[in-house]
Amino acid sequence: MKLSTKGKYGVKALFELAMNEGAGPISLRTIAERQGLSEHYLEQLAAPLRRAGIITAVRGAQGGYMLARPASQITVGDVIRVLEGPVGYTDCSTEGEPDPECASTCPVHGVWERVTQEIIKVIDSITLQDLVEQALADRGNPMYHI
Amino acid sequence: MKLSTKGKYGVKALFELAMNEGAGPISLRTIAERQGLSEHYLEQLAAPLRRAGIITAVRGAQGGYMLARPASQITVGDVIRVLEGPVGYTDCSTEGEPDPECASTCPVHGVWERVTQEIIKVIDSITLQDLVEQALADRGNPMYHI
DNA sequence: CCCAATTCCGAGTAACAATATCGGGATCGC
DNA sequence: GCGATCCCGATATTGTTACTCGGAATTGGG
Repeated sequence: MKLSTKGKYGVKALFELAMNEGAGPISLRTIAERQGLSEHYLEQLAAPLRRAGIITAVRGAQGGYMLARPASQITVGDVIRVLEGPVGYTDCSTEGEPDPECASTCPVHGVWERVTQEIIKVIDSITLQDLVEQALADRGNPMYHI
Repeated sequence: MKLSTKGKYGVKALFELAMNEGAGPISLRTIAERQGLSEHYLEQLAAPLRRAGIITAVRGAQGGYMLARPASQITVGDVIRVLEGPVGYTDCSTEGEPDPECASTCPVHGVWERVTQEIIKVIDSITLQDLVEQALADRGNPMYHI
């Protein structure tokens, strides 16, 4: 029912890369420190993201990762799919992997499909660029509670 | 990220009760047979649903369960919340249990909140009555694929 | 009044996933 | 060459999932 840390950390990490777009590679150590995550764990997330062509790696000292394409062309959904697999509210209503029997016999299946579609709509509509712009706007316009 | 069997089976079971609304109690054995579920496992789902006042039990022979209120007044969301806990796409964006630190510091938090709201919108808008009507409509109007 | 059907209750469990941690090898700028 | 970094695979711990099992309490029908 809930997103695991893979998806959450992955998007946070890529947001960090998007914030530093064009400024050369950023090391996992830097990302881990800035976002408060485990460096070794981030390695596990970086590998599939690199293989999926979302980020590129620069090895060696002063190396790190960069976005493989502009932040405006990477959606939150792209990242989640790589790290969590196909999106779906249930495993019988997962995009690209429909369960034909469930779809034709289960009277509730339509509900799960509708929820899945709404989830997809949101995560596919938000790019890393959007997150950066929102963060910059918030930074200039902070909310002071109480 | 995905609904567990608890929520899925629970809604299927309650759909079965809704289909037989007003026809006296239905036993778990009957539900299990009709929906192809484990009877013992359904017991575990029935207990919290009863305690939450969604279904009522009739003990003894010829006993079973009935909806505690009309099917038109029970939403899919009601059932899911009882069986899976508060709704949320992440544990930091779960309804009624906001993570204040995450909400104010995480640049991605707004995305999770938006997804959570969309999920809630769908599951709270569909009642058991809707499912029954849809099932009856489908039954009179079956889709023949191929 | 007895019996079978049923709800009710709590424990146990096997398999799997989540969330890391660890060690070491490959690569590269300085 | 050296230290920073990516890269890869193994391991560990913990929690969750999806059940299973055994038996007690309750009640309508014969």
